[in-house]
This record gives sequence, structure tokens and C-alpha cells, in this order.
Amino acid sequence: MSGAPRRSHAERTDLSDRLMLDAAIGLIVERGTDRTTLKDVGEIAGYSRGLAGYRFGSKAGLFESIVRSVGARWLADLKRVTSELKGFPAIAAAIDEHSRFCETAADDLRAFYILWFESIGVQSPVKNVIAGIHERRRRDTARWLREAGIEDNAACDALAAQFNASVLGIAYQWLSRPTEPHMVRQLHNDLKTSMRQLIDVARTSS
Amino acid sequence: MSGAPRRSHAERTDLSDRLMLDAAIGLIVERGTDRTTLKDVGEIAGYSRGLAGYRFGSKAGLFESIVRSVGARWLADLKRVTSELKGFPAIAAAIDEHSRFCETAADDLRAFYILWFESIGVQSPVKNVIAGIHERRRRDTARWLREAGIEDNAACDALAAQFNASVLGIAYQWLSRPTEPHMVRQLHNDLKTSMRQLIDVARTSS
DNA sequence: CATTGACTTGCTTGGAACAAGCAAATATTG
DNA sequence: CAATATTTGCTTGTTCCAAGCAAGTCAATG
Repeated sequence: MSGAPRRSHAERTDLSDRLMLDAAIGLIVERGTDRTTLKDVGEIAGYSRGLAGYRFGSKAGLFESIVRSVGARWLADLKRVTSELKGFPAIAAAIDEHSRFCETAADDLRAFYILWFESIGVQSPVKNVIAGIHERRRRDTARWLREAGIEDNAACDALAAQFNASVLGIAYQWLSRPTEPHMVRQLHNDLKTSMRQLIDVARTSS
Repeated sequence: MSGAPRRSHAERTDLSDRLMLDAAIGLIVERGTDRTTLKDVGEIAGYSRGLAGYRFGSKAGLFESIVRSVGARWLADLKRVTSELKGFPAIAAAIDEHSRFCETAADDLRAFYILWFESIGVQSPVKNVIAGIHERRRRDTARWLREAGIEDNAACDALAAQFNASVLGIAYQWLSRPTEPHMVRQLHNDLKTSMRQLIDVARTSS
């Protein structure tokens, strides 16, 4: 008969955190960040009007939490898949994993990328988190390219920048046309072949 | 002694439109869209707090006007530079022009791309305008690729998508690191050589 | 039982949107 | 050309709503 589950403090915050983050992700994907209100986040999660604001400090804080949590999951995934690989195979695996991530974690990643793109205009905490993720992606890619046999460091950096720009470009297209599921895989595969070709050219020319 | 310049209706709206668009562009670049208020736009332009809202209907309407006006300028520029060219030279000219546009029309283009990236999350009028520009860029590029000797239409489309993603990626980097002026030209040049290489590969393989 | 921590409620502030009003510019009429 | 009517650019008053903060309640912890 214990209708109230009687949870510990830690359990309560964990639960409410998760519920509110999920609610926020749903709202962002459905309405965009502008029309996502802290009030709705709290109430849809089953709490009061004020909890989201109290817990995350501000709307920007809520968004930062989303970026952190999804970003952490993504980086962990990426590490798991590429840790044993080097050179082009690592790049290919990263691309494949990104493609898979788009399909499985759809809403989470959608919200993540929406926040990513929107952060460009503002000096928000979100921007710093994203800058970190971005920097890390670039460094990893540059290392893989060096391992793939490109000796010129500047060429590695340039190609790495281009590669990550392309991934972001794919994310952009994926966001703007949600109705084409197989196209995402197509774009990822195209990027893979392009990268192989560019690496070949860069390798033979040095 | 005629202190009041005595303008016609058309002149008045033209003037206030321009002043307010300029003010808005400045504010967007400086503070981001969130902290750009219709009140400030009106007052900085030298009018009342209400004029921006009245003229553009809403904040979204103001942003749409900015995207339209800068987008139109950009498309006209692009047309002027590429109209007499075909194949790879057209692509190269488009890249060069984009690089030049980044340097000369800095603030305008900055605001334009900020609005571009932010529009991804919402179902706003801005999004439709941008979708149009984006579609047009893609079609032009695909045509140039076909003219460059790539016979497979699917390959043209894929490469065109990739190309435009890369341009957007460059815009992204340009926005996120305003303090590196020559890097922009570097990125554009890298893209040019990459495109030439990718075209060569696609041509010989068909 | 005291204290800490999770959560709620009341309130303030500020921006977006709208409507009513004012004044300058334009159209109409004798 | 002058007098009047009407349209149009712009301003001011007001409403609504979200963000953020502070004070309060109630459950868990030690």
C-alpha cells in the first residue's frame, strides 16, 4: 500500500533530472528552443512550474545540461568504437558510428545538434562545451590522418577541419529534412569514399 | 533653414528600414538574436521603441527581412561572378566570391549565417527562405559538376551536397573564430583544391 | 530533533505583440 | 490653387507571458 515510493534524495534528483531532460529534448525537437519554456519542461516531467528553473539555474543551464549529457554519451561511444583503430579505419568507424547514432538516438541527437547550431550566435556556456567537443574531434581526426600516412601536419589540420565541417554539414541536412532516413546513410558513405580519395591524394603528393 | 528634411512616404520607409536593418545586424552580431530586442532596434535606429515591431510584424519578421536582403545581395553577387563560367571554373569563382564576401560584408554576412544556423531548429518563415537559397545553391553546383565532366547524376548530387556542406562548415568556423582573418582564405583555397581532386577522381572513374 | 535538501508558490521584471492615437504626406474636390 | 479628406509613418499605452528569484513547505538524513 505504500503509494509513495519513498526514494532517497539522490534517487529523486536523478529521476527528476532524467525526466526533465527528456521532456526538454522532446520540446526542443518539437517546437524549437525559443518556444520551449522552463514551465512546460517542469510540468511535462510531472513536477511544478518552477523545478526546471531551480534545478538548472536558467534556461541556458538546462540547455548546457542537455549538451553535456548527450555529448558525453557520444564521445564515449566514439571512443569505444575507435580506441583500437588507427588511420583511415578509425575515421571510417567514426563515420559509421555517427550514422548509427543518428538513427538510434534520434531525438537526443537532434536536440543536441539544434543546440549546437544555435550556440553559434551567442556567448553562452553551451558554446564553450561545444567548442571543447569540436576541438577534440579535430585533434582526433588530425591524428588519424597522420597515422594514415600524411606527413604534412598543415595538410592534416586542413583536412581534419574539412572533415569535421562535412560531418556538421551532414548533421545539418539530417536536421533540415527529417523525412529521409536512408539518405543519412548515403551521405555518410559518400563522405567515407571522399575521405579515402583525399587521403590517397595527400599521401602520394608528399 | 529647413531643419526638417521633408521626405516623401517612400523615402521615409526606405530610410527607416535601412537604419533598422543595420541596427539589427549590429545587435545580432554583438549580442546574438536572443538578446536583440525590437525595442533596441527601433531606438538605436533613432526611432521609437515600437517601430521595429510595427514595421516587421514580429521579431521573426525582422529576421526574415535581414535574411532576404543579405541573401538577395549574395545571390546577385554570385550570379554576376559565375554567369559566364561553366564547370570547375564556376565552382572556383563561387568559392572565391564567398571568400571575398566574408571579408567585405563581414557584419551582414555574420548576421545572415547566424540566422541561417539558428533557423534549423524552428519552423519559422526564415527557414523557408533559407531552404530556397540552399536548394538553389545545390542545383547550381550539381550543374557545374555535370559540366565538369561527371556523367553520373547521382554522383553530381552527392558531391554537390558535400560541397555545400563544406561551405556551410567554413561559414561555421568563420563565425566561431572571428579572430583569424587569413584562415578564411586558407579554408576556401583548401576547399578549391579538394573539389578539383574529387572531380578528377569522379571523372576518371566513370 | 535539528538540519539539509527537494520541490513549490508568489512575485518582479522585461520583452513581444497589439491597438489606439497623432502628425506628416498624399489624394480629392470646388 | 486652396481647402478638406484620407492614407500612411510612427509613437504611446496596455496586455500577456516567460525568466528568474526568494520565501516557504515537506520529506529525508545524521
